[in-house]
Amino acid sequence: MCGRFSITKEEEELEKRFAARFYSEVLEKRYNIAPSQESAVITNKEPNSIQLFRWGLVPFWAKDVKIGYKMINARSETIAEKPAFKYAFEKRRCLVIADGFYEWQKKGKIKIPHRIMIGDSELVAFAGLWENWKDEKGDWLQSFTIITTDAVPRIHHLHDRMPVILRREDEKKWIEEELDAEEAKNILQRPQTDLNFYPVSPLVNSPANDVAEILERVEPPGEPGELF
DNA sequence: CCAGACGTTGTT
DNA sequence: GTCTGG
DNA sequence: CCAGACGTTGTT
DNA sequence: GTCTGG
Repeated sequence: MCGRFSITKEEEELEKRFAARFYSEVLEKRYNIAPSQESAVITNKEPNSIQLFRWGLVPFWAKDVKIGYKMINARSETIAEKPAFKYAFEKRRCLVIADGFYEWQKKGKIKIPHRIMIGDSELVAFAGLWENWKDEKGDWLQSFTIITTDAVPRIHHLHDRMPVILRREDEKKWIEEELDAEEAKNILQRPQTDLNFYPVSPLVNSPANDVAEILERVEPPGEPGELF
């Protein structure tokens, strides 16, 4: 799955990489982006701007914003049928900008966090969906979810799910208005798979630790000299 | 028909 | 809003 | 995802 | 154990 990720590049780099602009919004470097926080997306409605939406999709029919806590990921296999994602899959797709994400490998009782990325933390786009939601006061909230798929063999020992990292040539297509469901599914079935990873400090566990230090490689606990 | 859910992950 | 369960 | 709270009454 | 907040 994907429950934490990063964007450790400057705004200008994002703008160049995705040929889109930040308008009113400002994004600081982020090492530890957690659900319910805002992060950078590019939507099918505004493919030339980079906007900040809340992570955790709140369906337009929701009565409570809290439902978003449960909607941080959407399974690519069932996305077209699930009531919470069906509409967004047809009408509201987006690119979720990232340059790495974190997975926790369970080993017995302990959980070892790892950083996973393409190349040396290249900027990439996760396949995402977004929604508009109006609260009881009439204020609008825009939110997104990250689509997941089976983990590639290379990282399967860490976790059996991972975000769909779009092939670069699929990014534009994913947010085209005319894209039909069949082709959208095809895109989800051919993600980037050349992932690199390394263990990082448990500092990443707490979202309060949004610091560059968590990018550093550490020796995983229990190694070397592992006896069991 | 109405009521209630609407999600993912992993249970080492 | 739409689907599932009762 | 992980961390941290998880309750009520009544109000110094 | 389960929910909320970050």
